Amino acid sequence: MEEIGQPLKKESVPIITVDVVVLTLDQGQLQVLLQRRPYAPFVGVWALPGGFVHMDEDQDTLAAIQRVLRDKTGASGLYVEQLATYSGGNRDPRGWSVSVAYMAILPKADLHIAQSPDIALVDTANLPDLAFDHAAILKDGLARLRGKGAYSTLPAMLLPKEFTLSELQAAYEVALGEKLDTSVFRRKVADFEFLEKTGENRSGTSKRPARLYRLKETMQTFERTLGRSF
Amino acid sequence: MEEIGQPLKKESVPIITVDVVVLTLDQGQLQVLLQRRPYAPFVGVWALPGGFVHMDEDQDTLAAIQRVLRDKTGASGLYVEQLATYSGGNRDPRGWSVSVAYMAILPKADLHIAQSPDIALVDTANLPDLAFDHAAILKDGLARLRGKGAYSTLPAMLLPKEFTLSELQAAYEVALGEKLDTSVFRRKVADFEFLEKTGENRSGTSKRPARLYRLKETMQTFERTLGRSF
DNA sequence: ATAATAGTGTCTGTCAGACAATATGAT
DNA sequence: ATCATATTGTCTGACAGACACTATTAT
Repeated sequence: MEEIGQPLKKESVPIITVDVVVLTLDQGQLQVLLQRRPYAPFVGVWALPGGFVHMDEDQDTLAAIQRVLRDKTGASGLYVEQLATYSGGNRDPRGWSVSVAYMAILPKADLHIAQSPDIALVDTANLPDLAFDHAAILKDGLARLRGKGAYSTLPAMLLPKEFTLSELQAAYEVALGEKLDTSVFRRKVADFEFLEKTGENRSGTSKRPARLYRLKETMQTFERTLGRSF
Repeated sequence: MEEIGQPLKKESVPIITVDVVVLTLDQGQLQVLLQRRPYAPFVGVWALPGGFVHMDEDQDTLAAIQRVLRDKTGASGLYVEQLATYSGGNRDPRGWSVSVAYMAILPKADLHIAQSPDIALVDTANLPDLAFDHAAILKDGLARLRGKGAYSTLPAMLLPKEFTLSELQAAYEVALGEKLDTSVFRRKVADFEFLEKTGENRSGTSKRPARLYRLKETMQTFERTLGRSF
């Protein structure tokens, strides 16, 4: 606030972007949506989806990230939460920048991505180098899923609206990075009362058909953990 | 300071600020540092301490908030953590704005605030109306202290470097907003092994002198809770 | 019959909360 | 003697984890 009225130097106009860690489940693996940067800086390098905030169009940064998601994946109405904000003069060669990072968790079927070698779902266990500080942002996103996932329905957002208990347990195991005991898991699921039966069964598969469930509410947190306690 | 970026259109230059929820303990009450706004907008209204990011001077928003804290309270090297980012076209009448909000937790003795009717520690139980969306930011800060305080040493940051177990329990009770059983609290404190005796006693007071303790590390989280479990 | 799914039961250990009891030590 | 501080112990209930066991049902 000291430099009132001074002419603007290049550094005095901040770059404001939003970036998003899009997580989903495919083939039993936790995957993240990445795209190759089409422009400098870091042209051709993998990066999190993101973009500039359009101040004339976006009501706030949440609206901006929803626009980005709509444009890049065709998906809207997704579960999105803010992660953190990354800033400074060194993270983007173009100048002083601020990136408000979000995390989106969704079933793979909701993702309609262009058939292109420049956008892809990548296994989080086998990540390429990422542009800017996106590796740190992604790490924070995975930590959030792991931490909050233990006492919330966040991992269930990785699944389609209807799912079996086995699929739900697998989603928690992948999100939390640990195997769970089936009987303990099911006892807790029953106790916490966050599911309702659809009445349908999963047909076509092999032996006994699994009942289908859906979440009563989109996101819910618990006072105890669905994962391993400690 | 309204007319930053003369040659550009008002809407095309975002306002980037940092704001901080400074919490401390006084007279057994949780207090927050507020200041009356000296300029428009919201002139004269209480607000969280904050300021513009100086891109030529601040390495990032954390550095910016540390500068603000140094300028307004004389304190440095404090425990500070990022809360969340608040943005949009409607929160500041001057235009589209982004505020990266932080929380600082410190002992009252570390605060050296100017003797002035325009800056004060205010009891969080009895808050005035606040400028912008600062009421929401403060609410989020208090929620963070309450939530994270249960399984971390965050409430201990409200105290001077050396403190008694009774003072520590009182800090947790204020931070978490609930009474705790002394024997349970002390058993957990012993189990978690995050304190060390200074060897000194609190002298001068009334009856039996209390032993003084200090934290082994500045901030530490636990796998179980020091507060009430659920 | 098979095998994936679903659900029950039991045992053990850990922890939390409540509360009683006692010791300590300056004033 | 008082009284805040400090410490130990006991009891109960809740829950977690491990694992055995039974039931269901399409193929």
